[in-house]
Amino acid sequence: MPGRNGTRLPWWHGRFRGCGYRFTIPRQEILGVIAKSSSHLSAEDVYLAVHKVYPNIGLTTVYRTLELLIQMGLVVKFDFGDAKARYELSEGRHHHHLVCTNCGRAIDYTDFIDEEIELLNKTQKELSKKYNFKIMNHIIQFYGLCGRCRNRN
Amino acid sequence: MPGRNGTRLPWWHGRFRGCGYRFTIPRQEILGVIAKSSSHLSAEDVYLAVHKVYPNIGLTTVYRTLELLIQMGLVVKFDFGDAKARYELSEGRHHHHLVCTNCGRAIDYTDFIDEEIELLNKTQKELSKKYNFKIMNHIIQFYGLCGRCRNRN
DNA sequence: ATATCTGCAAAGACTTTGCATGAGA
DNA sequence: TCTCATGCAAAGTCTTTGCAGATAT
Repeated sequence: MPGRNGTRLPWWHGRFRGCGYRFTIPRQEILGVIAKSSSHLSAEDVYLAVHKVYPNIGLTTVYRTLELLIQMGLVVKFDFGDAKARYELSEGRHHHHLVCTNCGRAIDYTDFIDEEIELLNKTQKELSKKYNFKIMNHIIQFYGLCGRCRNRN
Repeated sequence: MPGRNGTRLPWWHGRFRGCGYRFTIPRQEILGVIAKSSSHLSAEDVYLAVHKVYPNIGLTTVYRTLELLIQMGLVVKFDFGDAKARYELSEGRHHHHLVCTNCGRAIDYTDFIDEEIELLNKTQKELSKKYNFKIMNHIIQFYGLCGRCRNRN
C-alpha cells in the first residue's frame, strides 16, 4: 500500500479509460474508500463512507461500481457467511481469512501461504484432471471466535 | 451411507427425543430427503422434494427444521457463492467442494485430504496463538467450470 | 453532442417472524 | 392435555432492474 490515493489516481483513471469506462467522481470515491480501508467492507459500508464525502451517492451506484471493479480485476468479492458480500482491493499479496462468527470481522493471514499454495496447486492439478473441472479460483476460510468476542463470553 | 432410511429412523428419533424435540413427519421427511440426496440441496430443493411425498409441507418449516438440524449437528450448511444456502448430511468423511460457477453444482472431493488436514492443523494452531482466535471450523472451496459447462462454451 | 452514468423507486430472491391452528407424547 | 410444531401471510435483508435526468469527454 504505497502512498496515498493521489498516487494511484492517474493509474486508475488510465485503467478505466483503457476499458472504455468513464472515471467519474462516484467511481473515484468508491475506489478510494476501498483502497483506504484496512477491513473488508460491505456494500453498505462503502455507501456510508462515500456518503460522508459525496452525499449524493446512491446505493445502486455502489453496487454497480463494485461489480464493474470486480470485472476490471481491481476488486475481489468475498462471502463471510453472513449473507452480505464484502469487498477488498485485489492488489497486495495472496492471503486468506479468519472470520469471527460472532462479530463478522475478518482478519487477513498469510501464514504457511507457500505450503498452502503448493498443496493447492497439487490438488488443483489432480482435480482438474479427475473431474474435467477447470479451476479458476479458490477460497480457504477459518471460522471461529476472535479474541475480542472470546473474552466477552 | 449404509442401508436405507429405515435403518436410521430409530436413531434419528432417539436423537430428537434426547434433545427434547419431537420427531414429526415433516422433520422425518426433510431429514430423509437430505440423507437420500447425493447432491447439495437448497432449502427450496428440499421443499420441492418433500412436497412430493408430503404436500402439506411449508417452506417455513423447511427453514426452521434445517436450522434445528444444524444445531443438532446432523446437517451442515454451505455457501457456494450464489446467494442461497446448501445443506448436506454431516455424517460421512471430511471433504471439500468443487463448485461450478456456471451451473452451481458442487462436487465433493477427498483427494489429498490427509495432507490438507495436516496443513490445516498446523495453520490452525499457529493462527489461534497469533491472533488469539478460537477456530471452530474451516472451508476450502475451488471455483471453476465443470466438465458439462466447459463443453458448452 | 452523445453515449455513458447516476439516483430514485420499485421489484426480486432468499430467509425470518408473528400468530392462530394442529398434532405428538 | 398441553406444550411444541406447523403453515400461512407478512415483513426483513441484501441486491438488481427500469427509467428519466445528469455528466464526462
